[in-house]
Amino acid sequence: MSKNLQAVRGMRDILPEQTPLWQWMEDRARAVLAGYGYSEIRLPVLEMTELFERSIGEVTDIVEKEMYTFADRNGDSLTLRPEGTAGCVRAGIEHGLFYNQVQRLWYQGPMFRHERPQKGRYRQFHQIGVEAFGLVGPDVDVELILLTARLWRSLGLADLELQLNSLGTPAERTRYREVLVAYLRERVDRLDEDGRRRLETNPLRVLDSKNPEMADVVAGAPSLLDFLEADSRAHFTAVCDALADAGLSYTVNPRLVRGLDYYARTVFEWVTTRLGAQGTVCAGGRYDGLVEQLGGRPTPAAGFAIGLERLVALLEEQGAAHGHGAPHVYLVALGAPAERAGLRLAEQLRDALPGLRLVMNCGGGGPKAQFKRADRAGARYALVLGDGELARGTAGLKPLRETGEQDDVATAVLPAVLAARLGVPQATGI
RNA sequence: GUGAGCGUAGCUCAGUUGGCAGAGUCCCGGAUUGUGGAUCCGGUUGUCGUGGGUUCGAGUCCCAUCGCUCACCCCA
Repeated sequence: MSKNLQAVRGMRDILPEQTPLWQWMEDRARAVLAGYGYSEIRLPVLEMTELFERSIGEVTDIVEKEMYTFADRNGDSLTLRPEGTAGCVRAGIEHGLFYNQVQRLWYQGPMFRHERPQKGRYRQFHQIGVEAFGLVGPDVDVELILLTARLWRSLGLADLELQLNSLGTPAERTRYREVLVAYLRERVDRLDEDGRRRLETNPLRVLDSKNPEMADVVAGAPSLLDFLEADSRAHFTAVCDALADAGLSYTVNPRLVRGLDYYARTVFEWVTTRLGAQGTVCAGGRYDGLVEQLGGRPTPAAGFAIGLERLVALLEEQGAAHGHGAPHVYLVALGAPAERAGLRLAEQLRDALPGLRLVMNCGGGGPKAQFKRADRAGARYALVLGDGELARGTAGLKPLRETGEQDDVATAVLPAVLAARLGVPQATGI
């Protein structure tokens, strides 16, 4: 119970009990991504601080107060990545991946933000990020959304709600912002404290207020969608139509605003009500200006990120359970000679049966203790080696998960017997 | 950064107006000397988050502090 050593605040251990569910989820995601032709890219966790200042936006909460930033030994200012898009764009520019090319990329890994931890929000958290570069049209926006929908289906998640909005181009948004700010200033006496602060810092967020007393002000505010010009409007309509064609239901949420400055036009979120206050499981959108903003050639782009802790929490909440693959065989070795012979036999069996999961008893102990361990390990069979078996050149094979007697099996035919009983293939060749 | 709730065994938790630190579970052993699960019997495990105060006496009351959780905020 000593408090001397414990994990840093907001950083969690994922324990062996939980890793099967994570691995299953990651496997499903990999399969879906492969099905759409996306390739994995592996990126550093550490980047130059300037990268995030220039991409996420200098006046965002993330950059202003949530980054893990420190001086390297040579004086460079480095930052643990708070999100993945910036690093992905940096890598693409650096390696010429965007030069007249279409790139469909994904990555996975830890992100770091110094926020107050709560349910679904940690200081180290994990994302799967997916980015598509070089495609201007609404078709790729739709592809990304269909990809996420397929992943939810693959994971057995049914009740996520898709919310959709268009932020327009930066120019359209600027014009809207001016009108919105004027509207809000006229009603500043009806704004709460947060609303007044946001009026200065991020006026679009005023519309996101949860305060019911501001509901009428919010409801009467001009809508960003009315400020889209023909191109943006056509883009958004095309996205909506294609989603309808695909049979995906969605809600247009005019108040949906991203926290990162680089988004433009299509933005979307997958939301659940089952995870408390942090209900956004996946969010993304189009960010056509970012590559150029970071020094690359103008390159249209769109992408999204999935919060894996939240996804796992949702899977757990819906009762998804995944155990580790229990051992096929637990080798019970009684006495020093049997322990030595058992180690050799275990290696021979692993050679002969590549898919075999065999746990060798370690730490000695009597038969009672060893069988107890075999049972607790979840093994299907106990393989028993003692003086009698050694003398006969056999091993005892006892089923632990079904009724049946212990068989005395000659070690020479043990691989074939195990292969048949367990349904695992024998090694070929050699 | 703001607010609320909670810190007792590895885990889940009781603990009375202040009076010997508890249960279940887990683990170990035995009943059954080379055979697991079910049952029965026995056993190990504590800086009661930490520091101070009040008191003859504090897990319990007071103050401070640290941690965790949830919510605000923000966001995946």
